Amino acid sequence: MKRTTIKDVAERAGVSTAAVSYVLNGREHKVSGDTLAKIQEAISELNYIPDYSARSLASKRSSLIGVVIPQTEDQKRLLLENPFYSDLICGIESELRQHGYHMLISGVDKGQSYLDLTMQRNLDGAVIMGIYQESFYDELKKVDIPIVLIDSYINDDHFKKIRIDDELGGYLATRHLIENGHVNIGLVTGMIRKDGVVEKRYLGYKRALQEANLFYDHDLVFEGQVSYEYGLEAGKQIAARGGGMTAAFVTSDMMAFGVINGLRQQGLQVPDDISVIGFDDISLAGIFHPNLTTVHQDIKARGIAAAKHLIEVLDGKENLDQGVTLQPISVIERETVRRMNEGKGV
Amino acid sequence: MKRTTIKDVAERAGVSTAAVSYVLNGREHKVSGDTLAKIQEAISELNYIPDYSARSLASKRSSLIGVVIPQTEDQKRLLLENPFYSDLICGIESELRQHGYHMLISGVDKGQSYLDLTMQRNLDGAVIMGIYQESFYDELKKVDIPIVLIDSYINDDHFKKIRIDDELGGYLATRHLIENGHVNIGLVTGMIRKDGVVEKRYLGYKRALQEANLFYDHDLVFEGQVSYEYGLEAGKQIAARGGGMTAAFVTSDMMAFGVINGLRQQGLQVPDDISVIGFDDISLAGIFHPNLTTVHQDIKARGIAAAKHLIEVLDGKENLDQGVTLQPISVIERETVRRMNEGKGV
DNA sequence: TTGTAGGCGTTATCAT
DNA sequence: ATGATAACGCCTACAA
Repeated sequence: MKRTTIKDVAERAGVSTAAVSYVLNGREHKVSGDTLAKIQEAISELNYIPDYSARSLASKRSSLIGVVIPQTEDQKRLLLENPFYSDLICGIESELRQHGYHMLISGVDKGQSYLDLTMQRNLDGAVIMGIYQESFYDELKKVDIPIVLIDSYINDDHFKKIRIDDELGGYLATRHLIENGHVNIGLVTGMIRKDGVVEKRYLGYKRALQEANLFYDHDLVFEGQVSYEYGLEAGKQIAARGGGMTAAFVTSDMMAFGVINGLRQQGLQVPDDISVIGFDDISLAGIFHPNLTTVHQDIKARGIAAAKHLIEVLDGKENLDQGVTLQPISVIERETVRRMNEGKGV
Repeated sequence: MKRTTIKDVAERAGVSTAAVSYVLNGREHKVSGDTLAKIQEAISELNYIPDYSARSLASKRSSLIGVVIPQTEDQKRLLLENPFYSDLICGIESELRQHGYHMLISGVDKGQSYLDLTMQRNLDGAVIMGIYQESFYDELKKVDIPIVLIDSYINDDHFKKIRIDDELGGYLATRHLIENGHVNIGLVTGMIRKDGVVEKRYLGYKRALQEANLFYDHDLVFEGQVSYEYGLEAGKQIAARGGGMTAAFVTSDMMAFGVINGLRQQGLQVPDDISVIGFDDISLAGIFHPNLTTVHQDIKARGIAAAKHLIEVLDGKENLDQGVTLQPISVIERETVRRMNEGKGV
């Protein structure tokens, strides 16, 4: 069957397409109450559904927001298996849909620019998660749409950044360990890259140690992939090494699960033998056994904040704040950190 | 700056827009090698990026695939926090992107039809997860695009169904328990609705019991929401009730985690006091402690299969198989089922 | 093989 | 307040 168009509606209502277009786009005030009524009636009678492709072509607005998610190493799949990202997506989608926007999720292949997709689909805005090469951001700047960066320390006012104070997080986590009487504190972390989230957490770790006059021992830092698998590996290594390490700050919850399981595979229990504190507070943290003590951040709120920002800019309400929004964090005490300063030696 | 259009490319190459359009759409054979070369050169020199909105308007094809994900009870957020769905999405996206399609993820509000979005965006196809009212599917049939239903027992050749044999899964799970010497076997499950996934698993459970001449005791079935929270609740209830139940078949891994933790909160250990077998084999099953014995299905493969089917239909390769594709399942033995028939009473 | 031109459904400008 | 009508960028008969 043929599609019902704005023209059909106009005819049925006995008005021009322009009038219909007005009421469709919330400019009812440009139309008399009489015609408004007729148009609305025609719309519902004909069950008219606008064609966004045509709208986008004519207006350059698509009501589409692009969301970029990091990929697995092999560039094949989205890192959506990491609950961190799915939580973020949840927040974004819910906010967008309530405001009439849709969400186009994709990964972006290495070395490729996101410009293509942006142009192809006339994206109205984008949320970028993960960290990319500088050239990627340069490309992004060529297109004139609002963009929110999640977890990025890029210093560029072209983008809005929404993140947490990762250095503080690392500091709080480590201090929590210290306050519980730990002295030999290890670090399990992803690759420490300049200006990356991981580096900040690492710096926080060092600051806490320093503040407590503890020696920073490079042998206690395990640097690898941000994944459950590497955590497992690190856990085994820690167990194998033996020695005095009594606690570890692990820079992501998924890794922390790996560490705990790795230790367990080697016969060490958390927190009895070694304490562990994670980072992110993904929903599993309270499900995993033992419940993971970790640095909490409200992930879904990040997603919502990102979407809200885009919507505000697109609605013309906000055009200024292209700075950084920091979201609050805090240590959540659960079951994986043992208090050392009350008897019962290791 | 002004957008580079197909016209610009045509001028630059000294040919007509039709020729350019041909090579853009893989009909190079309609063009001489000479012009082809000129066109390709012009495209890359001008850095031409086609406008999908215009393309969609003119051709009625959008290269967009809609993916519908169930929502939370309050209709506010996607059920993406359930790893089952994020895994599925991973599979779908990876396959789609490799074939030049993009993915539009959304939930669909209760009572609302998906027709709107389909029309608005000129979707080329859709993947529907979850179970909806019949009217929802009726709506869907009005639009003439290929649609894949995940986990649906709808009997309608208008749709392609990709799922597993849930009845068999329930049977295998329960039989596994029986083979390990369990006799009083409980069931923790979502709401048992006619023709739903959950009902099939429930029927498999009953069949296994019957086959083993075991009594089906309705008091041993705990029916609630498919969620970690309800699992927790059920676990507590099971512990509180005491009695002879030595094992439970839980119809989803996330629920199983809840059951295990609920039992634990009441001082019961899995599998020492009670055995548990789950369903789905989400990636967490091997991370959770104790590692969850469960019915394995390759979730990512489902997503890929769904996407593959759509692509094939859209490419005109396949137009026939609108039946059901069943994917293999099997019991994965891990640590949550105890063998009863070798000493050591409960 | 190549080019012309009408049309896709909407927006928005410009008269009326 | 309302109505023609020219874009928007692309596809695709149809003609050459």
